[in-house]
Amino acid sequence: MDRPAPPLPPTAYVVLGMLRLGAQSGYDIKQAVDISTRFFWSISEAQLYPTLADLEEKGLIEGRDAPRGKRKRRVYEVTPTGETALKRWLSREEALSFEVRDVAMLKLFFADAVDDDQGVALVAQMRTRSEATLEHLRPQLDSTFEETGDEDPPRFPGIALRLGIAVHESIIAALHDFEAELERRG
Amino acid sequence: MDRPAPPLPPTAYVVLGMLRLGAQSGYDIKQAVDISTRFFWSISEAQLYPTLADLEEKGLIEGRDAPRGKRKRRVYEVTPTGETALKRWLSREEALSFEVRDVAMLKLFFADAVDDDQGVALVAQMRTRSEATLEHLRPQLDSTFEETGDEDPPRFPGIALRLGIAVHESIIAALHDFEAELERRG
DNA sequence: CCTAACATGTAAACTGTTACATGATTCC
DNA sequence: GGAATCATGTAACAGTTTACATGTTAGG
Repeated sequence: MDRPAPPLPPTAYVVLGMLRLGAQSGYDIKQAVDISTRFFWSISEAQLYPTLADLEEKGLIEGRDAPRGKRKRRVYEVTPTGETALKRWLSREEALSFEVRDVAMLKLFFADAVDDDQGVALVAQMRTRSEATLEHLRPQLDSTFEETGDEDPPRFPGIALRLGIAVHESIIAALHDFEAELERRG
Repeated sequence: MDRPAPPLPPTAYVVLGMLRLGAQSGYDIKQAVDISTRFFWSISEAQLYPTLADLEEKGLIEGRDAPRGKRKRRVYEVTPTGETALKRWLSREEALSFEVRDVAMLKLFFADAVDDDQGVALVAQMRTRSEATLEHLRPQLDSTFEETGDEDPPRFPGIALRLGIAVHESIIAALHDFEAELERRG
């Protein structure tokens, strides 16, 4: 009587996916997330380590202690069950939730309550923010991303990266227009 | 000894801001949020009504019962204190947090684990999703947005709207390129 | 010697959602 | 008569963050 296993939270698939891409320890996963998926899915340590324990308990990953010197360390591998679970999730037809929480957009939306130059300042701040994001993303276009060895390097992380870059470029362009437009009136 | 009041959560400013733009009841605010700010800041009823109670208790808004027939209803106004709080928030210099939670991007990032045509399907699904969003946003460009009466119509909601449209247009364009690129290889 | 990076974890608190509950009114 | 909309709310839960806690190792 296999009751259908309750679906895992997206965060669990991030862990599974990162291990599959070559990350070994929880620390590795955290590093990888912080330079890549964090722009559309962030994870904190307080989530990560319990998730690893949970996935191991469920048999989707297998861990073993692999200390470096006296520094404790635990490395994991994705089990066949875990591989299947990841693929099933990737293939599953479902609505794909997309949520944004952006305080800057909120302030922009309500900016009629304050002076126009405050609105201009806000737009400028948003532009700077996207420029900073681009400075994180652009250099990664070059980096080889070849954790798996080399035989069949993953291509989709690069696609996700390029999408992120395109979005922030368009944000910058639009904000640039708004700045001009608002200053014309001021 | 006015201890500096603990800062309100962004959701509280949405409520304050929407009332200022002409919403009267909690229900009004919910409607307004669902067609506008929800694309960068959503609110559920379970958050909204307690927030209204909290803001009233703090003196930032003032409510009175205004039933329609036998259907109970409570309307609110922003007090001078509330107005000040909103303006102070809008003018405050601070880091503006920006977070995205997008399951589609996650699947895209890890799509090397499945067949290429699954990746293509995912890209198509994401494109459809942004197209649907545009269908919500574009019509609002025309709508007059004149809740305050007419004397001085708010302009920034329109700017926020145009930014959202620009972003989704660029997403669609980028995804379109990826589809072509992936099919060339398949 | 000291700082940054490596490495893992827990407890408490907080935020936010889902599902539920209730009832009136309008429009077809 | 029934569905959609108007209108307000609560309880339980899920997910996430912050702050704390601890110790090692490499490099300047």
